[in-house]
Amino acid sequence: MPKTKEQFEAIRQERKDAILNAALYLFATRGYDATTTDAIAATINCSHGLIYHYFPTKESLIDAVFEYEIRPISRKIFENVNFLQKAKFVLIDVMEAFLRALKSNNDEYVWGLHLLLNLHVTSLTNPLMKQVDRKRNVHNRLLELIERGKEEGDFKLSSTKEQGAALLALFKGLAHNRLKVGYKKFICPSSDIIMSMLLK
Amino acid sequence: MPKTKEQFEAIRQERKDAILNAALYLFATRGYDATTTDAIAATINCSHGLIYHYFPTKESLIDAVFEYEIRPISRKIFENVNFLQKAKFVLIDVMEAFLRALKSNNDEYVWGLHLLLNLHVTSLTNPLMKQVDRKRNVHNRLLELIERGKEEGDFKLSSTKEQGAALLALFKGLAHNRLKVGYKKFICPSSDIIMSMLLK
Amino acid sequence: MPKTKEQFEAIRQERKDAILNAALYLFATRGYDATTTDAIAATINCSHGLIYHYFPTKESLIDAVFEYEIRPISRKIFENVNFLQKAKFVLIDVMEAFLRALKSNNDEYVWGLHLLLNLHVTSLTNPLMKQVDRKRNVHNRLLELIERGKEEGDFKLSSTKEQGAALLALFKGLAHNRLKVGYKKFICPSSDIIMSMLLK
Amino acid sequence: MPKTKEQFEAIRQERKDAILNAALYLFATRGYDATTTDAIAATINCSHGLIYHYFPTKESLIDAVFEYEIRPISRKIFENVNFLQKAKFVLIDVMEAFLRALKSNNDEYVWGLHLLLNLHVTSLTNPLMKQVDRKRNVHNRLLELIERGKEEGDFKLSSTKEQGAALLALFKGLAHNRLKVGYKKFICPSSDIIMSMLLK
DNA sequence: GATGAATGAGAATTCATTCAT
DNA sequence: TATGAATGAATTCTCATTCAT
Repeated sequence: MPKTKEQFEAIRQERKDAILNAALYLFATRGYDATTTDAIAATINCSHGLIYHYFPTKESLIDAVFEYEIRPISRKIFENVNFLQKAKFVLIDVMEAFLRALKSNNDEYVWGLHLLLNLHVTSLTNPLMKQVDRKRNVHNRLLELIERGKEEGDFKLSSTKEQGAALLALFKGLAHNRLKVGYKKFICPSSDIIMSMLLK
Repeated sequence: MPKTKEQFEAIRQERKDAILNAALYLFATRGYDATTTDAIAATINCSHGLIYHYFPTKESLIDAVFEYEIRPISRKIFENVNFLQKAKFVLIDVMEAFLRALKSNNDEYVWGLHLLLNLHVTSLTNPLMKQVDRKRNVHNRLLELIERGKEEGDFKLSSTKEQGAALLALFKGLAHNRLKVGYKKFICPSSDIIMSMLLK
Repeated sequence: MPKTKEQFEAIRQERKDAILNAALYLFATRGYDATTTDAIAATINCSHGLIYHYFPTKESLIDAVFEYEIRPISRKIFENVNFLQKAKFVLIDVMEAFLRALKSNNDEYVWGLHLLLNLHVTSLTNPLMKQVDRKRNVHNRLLELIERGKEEGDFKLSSTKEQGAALLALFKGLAHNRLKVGYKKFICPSSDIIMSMLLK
Repeated sequence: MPKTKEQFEAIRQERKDAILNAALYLFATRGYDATTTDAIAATINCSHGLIYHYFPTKESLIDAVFEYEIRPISRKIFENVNFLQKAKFVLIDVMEAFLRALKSNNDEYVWGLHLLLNLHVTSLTNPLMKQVDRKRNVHNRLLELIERGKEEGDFKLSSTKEQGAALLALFKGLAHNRLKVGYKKFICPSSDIIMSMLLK
């Protein structure tokens, strides 16, 4: 009984997803250089040959990780946030979505956030860098919100850029801590503490 | 008649320093795995053999980088700070020393700070990790200061641990940004912005 | 559809055998230190990478050579010998099996015997030494036979240990000569000459 | 007070001797390949540079070891032996000189004997091999003695070549054992046992 | 679609040798 | 005479990638 086209396609998708997931995990926890294709294969119990069946090179793997794992994650942070509220509340919502993700035991999420914010650390010179600029989106969105918050009279009038830089740096550092110390030991600052950098 | 012991020792010191400096730079900018001994050698125009003349292994190099480059740097941050002041002012002094270092074009400094705070990112599983706990010192010192600031009535009464975590995460992220974007493009938040996470 | 497990296993066995055989030859004729993995690879026309596909390190190779090449050879010497005869005849049988092996043009055999008896020469300090004590078996068996021969009244009553030492030293030296001068030039003493060290 | 020519020459000799002695020891115990010039230098507490001051290459060192250490040793074995006696007694004298040397705690002697008889094992392919033929002298002298012993009616009429081969193989094996197990554990067969291979 | 044998460029490390002083 | 810094060829080992089945 040969499989139908659909069945084949389903298998393909499942396998690709498994590979991407394993790659996300390993890249996030070990770094790109220290992750071997064999390690990825071992993680999902397949031959390393299979990886090359789906992805032409190791580099293309990290591209795909960004495209199919990390980008969706970063999108989710902004999903379900009501942007029609005052900027202050939008920012709180976004921040809490982010903190909630970090505090959760959903590691996949954390790996993605960490890679999103810190990949350039892992390998500052590599092709991976090209990906990193996607982070801009997050950055720019933050800046806009801060600007709006000022117009709305809620935020301090310090330099928007500096506030944005501080905020993003803080997120970055938190994602990193979460990854390093794990779900249980992670100490997560309340959004109050962080928001006080902005709020009057 | 050979060179005197002193002459040899001078040469040794100079060379070791040069190697350590190149290693600091490359480890900080490329990561440990992506840095080859050949690259280090090329940076200071010597053969890779010479590196092994002074350091038995690549791993021992990063140990030495911590010992002789990074530790002194982290010490300097706390040097010249008058710890007899109120905690609030101590913290401001420390923070500004740190921010000044980041804003300066003294890259060596920045590499060290970045490695100090972020090395574990590069490789979360590796032997290097053992070094990282030296950072604890910084962390603990921060916590003590925050505690004291509360007793002195200057700081908000939020969780000390959370405040400390936020502070350290922020520093980490900043060091990383500075390294990534370089001296000129680096946006450095004022200590005011950061301190507002703590001050009443 | 990939090859079947059996097919893969067959390939593996064949390759491993080829590698071990080449290693045996080269270790025996050149010594362990002077044998490069490249030389082994060249001998069987494969890449050095393949050797590491099958054996994790060069050292593990010599372990395997002992296990799969040399031990079987040393076993064969004692095989087909009727141990129920008088010790004198047992010893003659063993000795002649050994001498026959040396006189044969079966080099593989000779390499093994030489390594078995002389590997420690190659490197008196190295890990390889651990293997060598397997030779003890041969030694102890010889001692038992000599003892029995005395009880049976056939052997001189000199020190058993000295007789055994002489016998083993002689074997060792012969294996070495055979390896060095090759099949055609090898001068092999008759078992008569050797046995006269023992027989009344 | 500048040293006289003689004094300089004395220093030179002393140093060369020290180097050769250390080299003899290390080559004998570790093998040629596994012996580094640094190890030789460390053994006599000098810089490795000094070794190159006296000997142009490592290879020339082993040449010198043969010339100045090993050859004299092999000569001594035959010294003080009265060749005017019957061959049988000459052979006994030679053999006992040899066995005495092995049984003594004069390691230097043993290293030399071992290298003399076994160097080719250490490195069967190397330039060292050219040296080995010096052993021929010993071999030929043995053959002559055996021949004479037959003429004098003392020795069995087996093949002289085989008897010589057995004798030399035995010596070789013994020298090796002595080196391996050391002065205290060495089991040395009496000349009686060995001579019984030859004597009627 | 899936496997794993095979390759070889490249990385870490060793060590004989050179040379300025 | 003596030292040890410096070099680079050679060696062990890793790992991304190819390919026949």
